[in-house]
Order: sequence, then structure tokens, then C-alpha cells
Amino acid sequence: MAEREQTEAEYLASYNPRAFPPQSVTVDMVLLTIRDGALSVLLIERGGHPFKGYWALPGGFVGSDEGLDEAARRELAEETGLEEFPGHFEQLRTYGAPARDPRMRVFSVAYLGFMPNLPAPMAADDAAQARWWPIADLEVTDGDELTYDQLAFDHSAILLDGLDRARAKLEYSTLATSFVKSPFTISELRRVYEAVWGVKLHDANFRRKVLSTEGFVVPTGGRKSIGRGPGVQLYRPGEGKILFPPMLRPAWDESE
Amino acid sequence: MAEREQTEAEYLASYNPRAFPPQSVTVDMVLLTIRDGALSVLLIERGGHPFKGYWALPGGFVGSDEGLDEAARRELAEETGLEEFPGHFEQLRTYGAPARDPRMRVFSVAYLGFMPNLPAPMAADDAAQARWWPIADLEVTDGDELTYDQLAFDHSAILLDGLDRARAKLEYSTLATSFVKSPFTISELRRVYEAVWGVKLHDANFRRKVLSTEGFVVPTGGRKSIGRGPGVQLYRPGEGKILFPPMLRPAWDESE
DNA sequence: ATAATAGTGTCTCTCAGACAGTATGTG
DNA sequence: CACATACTGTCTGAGAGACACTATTAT
Repeated sequence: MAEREQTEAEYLASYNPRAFPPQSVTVDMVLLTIRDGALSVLLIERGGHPFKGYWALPGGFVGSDEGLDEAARRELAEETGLEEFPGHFEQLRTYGAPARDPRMRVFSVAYLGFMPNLPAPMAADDAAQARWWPIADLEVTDGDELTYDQLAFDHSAILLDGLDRARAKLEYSTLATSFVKSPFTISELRRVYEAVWGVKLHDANFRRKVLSTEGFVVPTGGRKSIGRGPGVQLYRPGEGKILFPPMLRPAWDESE
Repeated sequence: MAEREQTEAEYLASYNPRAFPPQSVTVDMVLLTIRDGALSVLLIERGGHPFKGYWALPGGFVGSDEGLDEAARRELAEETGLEEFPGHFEQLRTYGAPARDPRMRVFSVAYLGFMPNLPAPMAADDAAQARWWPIADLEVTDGDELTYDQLAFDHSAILLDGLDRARAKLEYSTLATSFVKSPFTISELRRVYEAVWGVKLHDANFRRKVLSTEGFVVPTGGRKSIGRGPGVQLYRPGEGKILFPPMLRPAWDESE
């Protein structure tokens, strides 16, 4: 007897998605800001299993009718307590080693976010506490401080990838402005670069570079009085997104 | 009666992964090469539902005990028919719009690969045919040619993201060498840039840039005779991975 | 010889690094 | 006043764009 070829509708009706082993997808955030001149990452202390008591990147499962960016935006709103996320975020990369989560096969789509240092609620949604950790403190290996390898899951690797991406992004984009509240001074913007890159930049040359790059910053006309020195010219972010020629990072440590 | 706190082992034993709606993860490849001077992408014609008869990026489901890079490497081996993939590949980004696959919730982790133009078997593993499509042919919107919007799923968006990434990568990395068979001439390397960027480069300045960048190319000492012109010096890829200062792309079309 | 491509040399302009120096406020 | 920070100006050297020119070989 002749078999009629199956239509797409028939194929879909007979398709059984439960035939595959269960897998799940989460969104995890590397959320960076600058507090007291130090580049810092938001971590939460896990209140439940697995990795109970460990510090981890904030994140959660992707809802069944939710896109990835949408899930990231929801996580950001929950973590910062703000409806609209006041900064920049972008997808970082996806992690899917078979045993990275002991519960089941879980793929994590990591996102990278930059935001200014807001005195915001920063309410953790569940019982776990949330706090900003200076990156420099995570790099010490002695003492009883938190270090990279004490993070839950593979979050230390995700954090390191996020830091690499953030450092590279400042070179060829204007995203440094998303680390500061607007309006800001040129020196505040310079301190963003210094905090993220961990270097000292030459004040005069930095100023010339920023002001000569069209679309990077726009003067607001306002001035701000600060101790020790004259009033300071204020700026807001410009329309430009890419920085060309790029800002050059001194002491080239791209060795790894 | 006092409830004892649950241990992680107990938690995992009681964890039911089937409590969540089924989701799945695939790996899709944007595999690029240069054929007859034209940047080209490998596409397969789908032999089964869904999107039967449409052209699509090669890819497949991630095995339950398989990492993401591992799955990409397996796909590359299947598509090229070569055990070891002769080029470069890296993760591009992940796509997870809720309705991007009509069967179920499928997340696609896209990879980007560069390889030289090999007269390799290129055996499609299943019944579908596989072939290289010149990118320029996909950009025409009139006629009955294949165009971007005739690709299956959201593969046109993935392809466009891959092209963007490839074009950017050539600026600040030495990865152009993974598009050519070694040994190669400086002019062959220049034609890689010209094909990927779609521009003409100035021969003398390109040569100076490549040869003055330490670690980009290494002379093999060999020469190659070619019609119309003198013998040509041959090179192989150097150890350097990043290109600093970057190769500058003329006619800045990064507007989008 | 002619055409075509490989390869060298040089001028100019842009821009980053370095540094001197001025202005203006606070202790 | 001393000092710290904001801001301006200038010199220099590296490197990219443009172009002229030579070398070599197939037709």
C-alpha cells in the first residue's frame, strides 16, 4: 500500500517532545558597577540547594514563553528593584558542560550588564542576600576572603569571561558611559576606565581623546563644584556607540 | 515535630526534572569559506520536517553527555567529512525566541567557523544535500535566487550575525589565515580580506601592515610560480592571535 | 614588447604619548 | 601659601593612506 507523504502539520501533531532527556535553560547575569572607585560584581548567596550557602551570579530559569533577552531583563528588574534597567546589557555566551549543574542538564545563557552605582533597593527576591563584591577582592587567593573558585557552578569562569568582555568593550565602544550617572565629568569617566582596566590613564590625553571623538559625550552646559579645584564641566552620553579609533589600553596584558 | 534540614544529596534525590515543560538545545554552524574569490556559507537543504525543502544552517541536537564545543566539533566533522576540522571555530551567540521552532522550545547555540576552500567530500550525513552558497547571491532580493528570508527557522538572522562577527574578527585578529591553505601568499591573504569585507585593499599598504605585524605570518622560504608575474614568496600562519594595531576596514559601513 | 602582478621606497597627515604650564578652588 | 584638580598647548614618534617606481614572467 502506498504511503502518502506526511505534511508538516501531521508531523508536528505526532511529534513527542518528551522523547528526549530533560534539559533546561537558565539566564545568569554578570552585573558590573563601580563602587568607591572599585569595579564590583553583584553576587547572591544561595539560600537553597544545590550549592546552598555559596555565592553565585544572579539568574534563573527562562520562562516557557519568554525570550532570552526578555528573561535577562526580568532578572535585572528583580535584582535591582527597578522596572527599567538603568544601564547596558548584552548576551555574553552560553555554558553547557554536561555536569555543570548536579540536578539535570542545564544550559546557562550568560548576560553581561553595566550600571551606575545607584543607592537602589537591590532587594534580593528570595531569602538569599545579595551584595556587590569588588573584583579585586575576588582575586586574592590567601586569607579567608571569597575567591573566584568559591563561586557556585561554573560561575567563576563566566565571571572571568564577563570581565574580559567588559574590558574589551571599553576599548572600541562608548559603553563606559553606562557605568556613570548622567551628567558626569570627564574625570569620572576616566575613573571608569581606570577601575575596569586596573590602570592609571593620562588625564590630559584621555580628555583630548574623549572630547575629540564625536558622539561620545555631549556638554550639558552645567558645572559642578568639587572640593580641591575649579568647577567642573558636566557631560551626558552622546549618540555614538562605537569608538573609532579605539581607546588604547596601556600595559597590554591581553596575553591570555 | 522538628523538621531536619534537607541535605544536598536528599534534595537531588527528590528533584524531578520532568516537572518542567520540555526544552531542547541545538548547535547550528555558520561555516564560512572563500570559493572563487567569493565569501560563501555552507547550507543544507532540509530533507525532513519542519521546514522541509528549505535551506538551513547545518546543525543538530546536543547529545545528553556532550558539551557545546564538543557538539559543534562533531557537527563540523560530519559536515566536512574530515576528522579534524581544518580551520577556526568559536561560539557566536544563542537564539531562543519562544516560537523559533514549531516542534517545541528549542534554543540554538550558534557557532561560527572559518575554513579554507578544500575539495573535500562535504558529505551530507542524511539525505539532504549540502552546498556552498556565495553570500553575495543571498543578498539579491529579486529573481528566483535563494535569499536570506528563505532560510529555515531564524537562520537568516544567525547568518547575518555571523557575517558581522567574521568581518569584525578580521580587524583585530589574525584569523584571516584560517581561510587559506598553508602555505599562502600575501596576495591570497589580501583576497581573504577583500572577499569578507567586500572591498578592494591597497596592495602595498596591506603588505606593509601584514609583514610589520609580528606573529601574523612567517615566511616559509618557498616560492610559488604563478602566471603573469614573478615568483611569489610563500608564508604560513604565525603564532600571534591578536592584531594590534588592528587592520583598518575602509569605507566604514558599521552604521547598522 | 606588453600586460599583469609582486614588491620597495617615500611623502604626508592623523593621532597617541609625554610633558609643561595655567587656572581655580580648599586646607 | 601650599596643594590638588581641571584644563590647555605643544613637541615627537608611530603608523596609515596615497602614489611613484622597479622586478619578474607569461603571452
